[in-house]
Parts: sequence; structure tokens; C-alpha cells
Amino acid sequence: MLDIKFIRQNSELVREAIRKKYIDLDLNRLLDVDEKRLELLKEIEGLRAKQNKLAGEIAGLKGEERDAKIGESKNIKKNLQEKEGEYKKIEEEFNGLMLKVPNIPDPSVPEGKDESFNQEIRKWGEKPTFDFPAKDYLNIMEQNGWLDLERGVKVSGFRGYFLKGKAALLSMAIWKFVVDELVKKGFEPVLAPSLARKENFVGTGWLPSGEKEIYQMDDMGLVGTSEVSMMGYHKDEILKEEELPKKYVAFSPCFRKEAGAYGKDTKGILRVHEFYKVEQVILCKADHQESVKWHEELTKNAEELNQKLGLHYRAVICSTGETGLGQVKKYDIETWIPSENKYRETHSSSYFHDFQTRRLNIRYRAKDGELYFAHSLNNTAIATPRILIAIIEQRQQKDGTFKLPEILEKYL
RNA sequence: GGAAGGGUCGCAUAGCGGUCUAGUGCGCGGCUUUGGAAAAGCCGUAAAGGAGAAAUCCUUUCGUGGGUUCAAAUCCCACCCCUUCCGCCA
Repeated sequence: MLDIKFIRQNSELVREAIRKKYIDLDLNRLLDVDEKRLELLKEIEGLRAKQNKLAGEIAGLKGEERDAKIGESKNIKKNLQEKEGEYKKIEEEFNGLMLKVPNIPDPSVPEGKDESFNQEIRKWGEKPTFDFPAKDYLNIMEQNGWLDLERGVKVSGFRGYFLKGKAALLSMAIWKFVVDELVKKGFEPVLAPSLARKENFVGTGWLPSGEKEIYQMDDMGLVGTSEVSMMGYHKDEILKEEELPKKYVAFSPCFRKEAGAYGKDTKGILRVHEFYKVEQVILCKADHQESVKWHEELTKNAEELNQKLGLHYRAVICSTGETGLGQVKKYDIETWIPSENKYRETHSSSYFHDFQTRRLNIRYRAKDGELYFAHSLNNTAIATPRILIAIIEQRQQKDGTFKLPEILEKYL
């Protein structure tokens, strides 16, 4: 959510953002509705003021005088009810439109409609080469009894899977390793709920636009990332400036319907409905430079983890079309998948300024005594099982196993 | 799932149709007093929106949403949440 005052004063900037992010929204309509809304609001407030004044007078009166004032107040009531009905409709439209207004992408974000416009900024390590016929992870995992897709589908349906044996242990080792590393960097470890009220999805920007992506029941939904529950954690709170930044490393199962991806990555465990993720979430002071600083830090953290796991990857700046509604800027870390001869997204690092915290009403009292909406950021620390693909394939050995990253040895 | 009680200003509590411009205590801030402090006394103590150059004024907010009424913290309905007890249960 942007501040309506900001939208009024910077309509051209917002218009540009709508264009760059390929969003279907008529800004003029919003500005018109806003103007009407304010006009009506003034009228209503004036009527209420009169009504309040009369109510005070009536209390001290008797007889005819009293009846006259009551009559007057009745008239105002009728008028007020009409105007309030009108206002409700306008406000509803206003709120609906406001939810569609995107955050302004940073000037450093490359313009373009899809990932082909993403801009590579870094690479680490080298594509592994093998002096034997390399296999894909499916082969390796099934051969070792680490993955059961057939029974996964029997139990869960399409995209279902069971991880077994060393793959199950490896997953848990990775989670613990990653959490340990981030705790060392001052992040507070959290086991976050996967089941969350819808307001948290709206607050983070996952709803209404992601309607088809989320498993929903009644007023709850299953989170696609613990970002949703972690941002809800401080909803409606006023923090102290001294407490910032709040740094969390949260673990949770994550659920995604993958609607619109029916044809994509249909085999294996690259794209699944249910996975596990360790997520970095930060709330910081309302300052662009702060946001940028922490954004780089979150990204660096994720890259370091990949490096310690010995994984070749690259980092890209996502194009405007790939940058979410509330995001100012997003880096993806794409890890090399040998069998696909491609880099695939394994981490996603973004900052939002106060877009999310405004919706969630997360503020802090600054040292100057003023209240500000905090800034929010998040980035994947590690997501399983997707990262297993990279580890198993990049580090595979001739005998059909893979070389365990040294750093994980103590966790297995 | 059943039963009862409850959600009021940072915390605790009062209020149960019009004098609520929500009282009181604690906390917090300022001032007086003091060599300094404590204590005491006095004053102040929220958020959002709107008008205004400003002083200031207006509106909204007593869990949320509806309703009754000229008027709702107060009455009615629904929902959410909390506490206690019973049942079920990893």
C-alpha cells in the first residue's frame, strides 16, 4: 500500500510504476474516486458535527424546545444515512483500487516484462565438469532410494513426493546448518506457522493478486512462505527505534498451488506444492539507505550459504515485470542445475520500503518521538527440496552418489 | 464440540442510554521545591483523517462488523479473541 497523499503528489511516478510492472490499473479512476471520497467525507463530518452539537443541547432541554431540536436532528440523520450509503460504495471502490497500486521500482531495476530482461550481476564458482556420464538428480535419488514420486502422487496427488533415507536426513542437516549460520549473524530463530489468517496475505501483498496461488479455507490460508506469518507477527504494533532492525530466521513448510504452471517442470521435485524453507526477514528503520544496506546483506548471506555448500550460482536483478506489486527491487539467486543446463531460481531477495508495514500497521517510535512505518525485507536462506537438486547434481560422483559438502558433515 | 465469565487510553480499573470533552491509580514527561535526590504538589500524557500560514478547530476510534435511538462504551444481533471448567486429542 502506498500513501494516498504520496500517490496524489507523485501521480506520474506511480503511473510509470504501473506501466513498468505491467499492472492493469486506471490511476485516473483512483484519483477521481479519491477526490469524490474526500468531498463526501467533508460533508458527512459537517453533518456529524451538527448532530453532536444538537445531542448535547437536547440533553439539557425540555418540552417544545426539546421536541424541535429532536426533529431537527432526525432530519440530519436521514440526510446522513443517505450520504453514508454513498460513501460506503465509494470507499469500497477506493480500497479495491488502492490494493492494486504498485510500489515504485528502484531506478536500478531493468525494465522488461519477463525474466529474459533480468540482469546478471554476479557469478560464483564454475560449472562443474564430470569425467563420467553425468546423471540427473532423479536418477541418482531413485537409484539410492531417496525419493519416491510414485507413492508421493498416490498420497498427495500431482507433484507429490516422499523424501527418504539420506535425502530426508540431508534436508534436516541443511535446515539446521543454515539456521545456525544466521543465528551467528544475529538473527532470531523462529518456527513460524504455515496456517495464517487472510489479513496477513493481504498485508504482505500475496492477496488479492495471488488468489489462485494460495490454498485457502474460510478466513485462513496456507502460507507460500513464512514471510507471510513473520510479517503478521508484528501487525498493529509500535516498536521502539532501538529494537530495530528486527532480524528473524524463520522455518516453515510452504504451500503453493502453482496454478498457471501446469505444463512447467512437471517431473521431479523442482516445482512442488509443498516444500520447506528457511527465510530471512528484516524490519528496519524507515530509510531508503537502511533498506538498501539490509537488502545487500540478506543477499550476501544467502550467497555465502550457497558458497559454503559449494554450489555454483549466479545473481540477477529481476526485471520490472518480475518485480512483485509491493517490491522495490528483487535479486534472484539462481543455482546451476547441470541436467537442465540452466540456472534455476533458488533464492529471492527483496525489499518493500513501507509497502507491507503500511498494510499491516507496523510502526516504530523514533528517537524524535514521531511514529514511522518500518521498512521490511525478506530473502530465502535455503529452500528444500529444491536445493537438493543442485547439491546432488553439481556434486555427483562416478559411483552414483554425491560428495557431501564438508560443512554439513557434523550435521549428519 | 459444550458451559460460564470477560475484552474500556502503555498497564490496572471505574463507567452500564444524554453532565463521557471516557474518571481514577500506576507508569511516562515537564515544572515547583532541593546543595543534589527522594517525597510531595501542580501541569501534561493516544492514534487516524480533514480544514488552516499558524494558534486552533472538526470527525472517527471503548475487540470487529451490523442494528435500535434524535443520541450508544452503555441496549440488541453476529463474528473474533481471552480466561476457567467439561469432552476429545498429538
